[in-house]
Amino acid sequence: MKNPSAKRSTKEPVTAQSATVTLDMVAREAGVSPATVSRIMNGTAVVSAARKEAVDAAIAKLGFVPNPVARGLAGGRTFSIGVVTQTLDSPFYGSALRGIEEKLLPLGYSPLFVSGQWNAEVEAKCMDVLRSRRVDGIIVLTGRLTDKALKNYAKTMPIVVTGRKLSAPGLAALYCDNVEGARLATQHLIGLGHRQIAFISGDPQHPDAAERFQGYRKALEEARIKFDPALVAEGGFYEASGLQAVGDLLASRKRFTAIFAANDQMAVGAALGLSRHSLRVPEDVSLIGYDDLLSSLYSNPPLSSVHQSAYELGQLAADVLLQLLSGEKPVFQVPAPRLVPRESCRRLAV
Amino acid sequence: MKNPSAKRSTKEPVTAQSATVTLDMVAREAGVSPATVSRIMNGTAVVSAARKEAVDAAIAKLGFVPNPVARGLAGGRTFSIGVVTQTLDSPFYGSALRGIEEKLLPLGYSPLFVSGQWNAEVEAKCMDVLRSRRVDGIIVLTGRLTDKALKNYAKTMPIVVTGRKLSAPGLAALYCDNVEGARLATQHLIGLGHRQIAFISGDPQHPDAAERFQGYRKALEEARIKFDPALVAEGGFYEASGLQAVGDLLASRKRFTAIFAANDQMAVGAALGLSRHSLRVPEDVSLIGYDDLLSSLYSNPPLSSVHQSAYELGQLAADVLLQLLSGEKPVFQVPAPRLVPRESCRRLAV
DNA sequence: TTGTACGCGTTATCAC
DNA sequence: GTGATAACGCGTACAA
Repeated sequence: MKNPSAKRSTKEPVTAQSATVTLDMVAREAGVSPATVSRIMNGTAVVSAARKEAVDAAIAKLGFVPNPVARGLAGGRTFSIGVVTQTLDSPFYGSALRGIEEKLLPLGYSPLFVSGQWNAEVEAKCMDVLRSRRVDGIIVLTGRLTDKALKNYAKTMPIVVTGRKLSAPGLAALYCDNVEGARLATQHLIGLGHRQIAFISGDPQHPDAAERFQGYRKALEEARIKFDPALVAEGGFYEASGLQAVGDLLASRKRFTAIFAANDQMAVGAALGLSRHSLRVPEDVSLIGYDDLLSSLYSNPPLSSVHQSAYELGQLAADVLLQLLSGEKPVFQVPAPRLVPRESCRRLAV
Repeated sequence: MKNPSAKRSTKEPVTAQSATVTLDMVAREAGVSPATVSRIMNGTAVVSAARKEAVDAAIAKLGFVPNPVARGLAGGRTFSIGVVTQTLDSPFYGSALRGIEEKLLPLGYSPLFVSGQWNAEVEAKCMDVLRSRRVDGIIVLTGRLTDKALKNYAKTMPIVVTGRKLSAPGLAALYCDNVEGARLATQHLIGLGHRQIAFISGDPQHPDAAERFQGYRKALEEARIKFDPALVAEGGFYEASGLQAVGDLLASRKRFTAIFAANDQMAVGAALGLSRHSLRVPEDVSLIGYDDLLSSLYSNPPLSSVHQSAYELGQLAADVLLQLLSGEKPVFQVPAPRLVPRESCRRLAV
């Protein structure tokens, strides 16, 4: 009886609104119709100030939180956004997920993360799950789906995809310029006097891999350095493959003074491989990666890399999807890749 | 006309069931009532073989996929599981998320990941979001919520929490023995002849940090080595803090021959710090971490660590929650931490 | 065994 | 402006 307005709370647990309070209850409490409550919650129509006040009070008092599930059924939108990533434990995509979550949550949207495992079939299943969950839109981080499939999905709901050049109604593609990034990295090595530059490629199935290879060749060409196929080793974007690739390179007895690995994870593997052969970075071999993972800053020596912020990319993707959702024609600009020179590269001694 | 049974597919897009197919439609197609279809989908009751066949055929033909949203509203369960992690881009928790997803997806459950940012308030909000989304249960990865709060939540729905000792109805706690793990690490160094062993602690707010510190002291005690507070530096579980801590340690001019960092990320930072001071690992200083991140295998030199598989932990958490959901009393066993000696530690020269 | 009818919590479409 | 009323897609008592 301490507080007359709180008589309902007597038997309720410490944390309020534990028993589900519905929109109907709010309506009754405020003495209006459910429709009016809904209108106020969504700003769908103008309501008299008096009623609005009463409803707001009732909402506060009861601690009403609308049920997204029911909202989904009734309104056709679930306020949830599907996000197809490839693995949940990737240092690169992890940041993207964080960026996405940060943008979405404050706006009442929940991201629904699923991972495609770099496998087109699994990815297709992911899309199905998301569709069955009635997400309002989907963000696809790169992935292996065909452009055509993606366009098809876009007919049903807004889609944002990263790492591609693509355009279709209801579809926005956030292309990251891998060619340019790789060119930058290679050019950096060339600028330091290197001429024999090995390249550890990524998984050949991966679109990024091909582009980064292109960038490598482009830089060589610009510097009039003849491309030598013996200097490229195939990797798979993971640490182990970088280690392996260095082994292959060394075994071929082809001379090189620098290595450009198509991502940081492989570069780290490569660094270990070099050290296994008593080769020091950067004294004996300069090394540069791609992605600028947080951990690269702390590798030994700190790894030079190409920065393409996954975090910002994630934020941007979320933003663009939100624009798409609100029916706007999305305008956006993917930040350009940026060279981050650190201690793993050094000028070639003459 | 190639396939007579596919005549409907003429005007449909390549990927079937793009237009939403409802249970009602299946019922009509099969010439039965919606209830019967529902019964067959859920195995709720026995139905005649004839009808079952007809319904199965209709389902296949139409490509019917039940709508989880509607299911949630009607049946009270959403087949989605909330997962509270701390950050989406943590190498350690990332593996746990992967383990959870792998267990849940095949059973028709979708994990709903939200991140608490190591902040009790944010985490509480996460719980609210999950509750409002009507998840069937929640997995909390460590986190900062009080045990009491957790028990309270458990009254509403099944909860599995990792990294705690705790017991309550509807609540299962997967405790990881950090004390033992840290003891193992320290003991390993002692066994190699080290007596001056520095300790880089984790974020003091973090429960794991305190326990690992305990384990460190316990091992010293067992070996009758006097604990020296001057040998412990405070870190924060991130690379940067490891770097910083080594600086502090070195600045104190206190002699030490080995370092135990309370996690691998700090150990990597520490390694860089040592190298900045021209100290080699393991020739001058032995170094061991905790968590056994995948990347630790490829750090230079490969980092000794304590293995506590986040991946398995995630799988286990999902399993246990599933048990809870099915009303069973969960039985489980958290795998014990395991020492993983690698090249970053060496026997102290006499 | 099978079908009917209602409820889940909300939004949208009407009339008023 | 505001309030009934009908969906939304499915589960489930209840009746048959």
